[in-house]
Amino acid sequence: MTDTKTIGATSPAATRLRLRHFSKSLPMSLLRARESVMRHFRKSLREFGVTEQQWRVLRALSTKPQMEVAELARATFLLGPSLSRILVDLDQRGLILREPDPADLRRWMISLSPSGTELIDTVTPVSEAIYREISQRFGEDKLGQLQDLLAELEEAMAGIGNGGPNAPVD
Amino acid sequence: MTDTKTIGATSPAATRLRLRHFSKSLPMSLLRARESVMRHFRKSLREFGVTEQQWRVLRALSTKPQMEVAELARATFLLGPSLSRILVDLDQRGLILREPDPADLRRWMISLSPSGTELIDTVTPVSEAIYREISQRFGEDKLGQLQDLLAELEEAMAGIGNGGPNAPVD
DNA sequence: ATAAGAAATTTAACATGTTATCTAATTTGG
DNA sequence: CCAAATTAGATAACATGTTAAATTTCTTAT
Repeated sequence: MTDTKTIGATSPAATRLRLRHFSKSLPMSLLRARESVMRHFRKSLREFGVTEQQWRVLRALSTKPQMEVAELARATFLLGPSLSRILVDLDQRGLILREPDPADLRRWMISLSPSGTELIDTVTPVSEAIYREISQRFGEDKLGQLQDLLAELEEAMAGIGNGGPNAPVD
Repeated sequence: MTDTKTIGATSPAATRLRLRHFSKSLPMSLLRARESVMRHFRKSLREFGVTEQQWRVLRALSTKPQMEVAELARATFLLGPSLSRILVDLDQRGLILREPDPADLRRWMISLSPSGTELIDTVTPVSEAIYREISQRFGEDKLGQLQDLLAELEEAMAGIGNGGPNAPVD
């Protein structure tokens, strides 16, 4: 009932007008778009007992016989500490193998274990189906355009500051 | 020296070929693009003692005299628990005010405090400058295209499953 | 009016993001 | 050959993401 409109005048209108429309900022748009897509994947991954990040690791490993930790970090876009924890977990669950590199004892060679491979084979078809539906609903052409723009954006951003934590992947 | 080619045949080549090129998956592209942009903002935000998410909250608050928590969650795309913690922190630092809604004691009305407004006024010009440089380097036209595609993607995704945690914001 | 149900927010618990620091192993310069 | 600088990876510490459960308050049907 009581109209509270007269209070809350702490920040002047001038300040507000300077602000770009919030939900239209680029980082927010990217975040929301990603979430709208990931929501569909996360649900199915959860049923298989893997998180999004764990799946990224397993999937990256499925493209090569074995990888170093640093290589894996670049490929999955995970930071060292996150990856380190994830590798411990995946190792304990028997989904990966960690062998020391005899040439350099600081390095580990990571590879999929048989059961890790089995998991990949089980989950992949489901993931692909989801991806196909997304691609179909959004449109293959638009998807291509979007991918191109995102790559160009990344490239443009790389030029501004320095390299950053995770260097270009491909 | 023993040729290990015969082992490790758990996952046939067929499995590997089924996998889409990893770094080209849509979620990864979106994640990397966002990171490439956020890297520049995070650095400057840090100097002002606010995290990316805290800044999202303050910035959202700067667009209205006061907001409810749920409204703020939608606007900032933060989940309840994260927002709840952030509000406690911002309150303790005196950057926001929390007044109970007399009409419904479950609700809080959140607003910027004077010092919160002051912080906004200090940081905003810096943020805007960064945004301008990004926009200029990437190209205004491409930025517009990208924003459009991202919005369309979100819309398309909303149609697949259910609503999800954070409903459409605008 | 009152108990069951719904709603807004918080708390809890665990995983990841992020930065800084640490350890162990390797490389390099003298 | 040895000490300093580098490098790969792991740990630490704190903030957020994510889901589930708890709390408090409101709403509604009886």
